[in-house]
Amino acid sequence: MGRAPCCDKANVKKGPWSPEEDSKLKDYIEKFGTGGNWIALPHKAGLKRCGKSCRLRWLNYLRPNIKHGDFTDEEDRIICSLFASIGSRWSIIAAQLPGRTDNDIKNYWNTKLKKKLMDMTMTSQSQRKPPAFPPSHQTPFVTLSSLYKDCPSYYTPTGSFTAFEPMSSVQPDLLNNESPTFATNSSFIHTSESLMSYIQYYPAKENFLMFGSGEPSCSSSDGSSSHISYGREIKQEDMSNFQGFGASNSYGDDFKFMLNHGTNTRGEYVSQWIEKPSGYNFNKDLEEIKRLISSSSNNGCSDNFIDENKTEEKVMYYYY
DNA sequence: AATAACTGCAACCGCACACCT
DNA sequence: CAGGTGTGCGGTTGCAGTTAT
Repeated sequence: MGRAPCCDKANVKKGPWSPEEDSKLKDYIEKFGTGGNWIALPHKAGLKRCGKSCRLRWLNYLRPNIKHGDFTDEEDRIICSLFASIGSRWSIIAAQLPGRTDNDIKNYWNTKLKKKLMDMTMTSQSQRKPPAFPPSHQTPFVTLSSLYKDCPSYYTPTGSFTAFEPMSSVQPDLLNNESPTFATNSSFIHTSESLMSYIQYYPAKENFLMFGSGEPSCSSSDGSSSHISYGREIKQEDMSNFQGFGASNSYGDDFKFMLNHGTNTRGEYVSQWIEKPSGYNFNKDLEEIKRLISSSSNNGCSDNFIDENKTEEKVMYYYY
């Protein structure tokens, strides 16, 4: 049985708000507040609207200090940085941009910023030089601590999951895709200068486990990552064909891999994220990952794209 | 000038979670 | 503890305005 609707759909008005409705809602909230009950509010305010609709109208349009209009470069940068690190958590991103609403940012991202980054990607791709791997130092645009400060209910100093989850929303669903669109869906991630560096390096500063050689490494910005432990390490022989790094949440049930394909024939650095679905069994599916990597470098978009001789693919993986 | 295609944005929908009883 | 309800969120839709043909 589905849940009851929040209001009587037949008796509520839908569609654009009239100036009269705006003024009724604004006046009521300024006088009496929301009363902590949006469902009852429209009736009290004399509006034939759903409570959710009133809430949305207030939060996105009527409440004081809402900023409309063009986004600044600084705002662009913050949005990109946060999107790269936490994904489409628009409300959290909005919390970092005073006066902007989550809806505003979401629309801006979907209609303009994403496109802008794509364009940047296309133009910069040919000029790109392969970065050192693993990276040594990289300063993030926004610190996780600021997120923790402003979003305590979502981020805690001991909860490491959030830094990784974001990537799922910007990655192709490779594990369920027979023919991953390697050069389209994910290209902006690994070729956009800012996003690339951010995704690739920033998490490593917090709870990201970076791999590539020798001992497992783990760092956090303040050295307080006591909750991180090393569990099941992939056998070295299993990793002989991969290079890259991965991350999981604190519960070990969500995993990301960055595959470092090396460079292609044009000397362009190529890498990609793939995601471990929940319930993933590493041992069983290691072959599947290899297959996907292989197929991703052989799909339509990558004809002559990857120089097989220069490509060294490894995934190193730690579970915690 | 007409209209098709595109773009931007406000609003809606449904889901998940928190809280209450 | 379970079920009901309200809230918040992200994804999607629909429409108005703009641009291209």
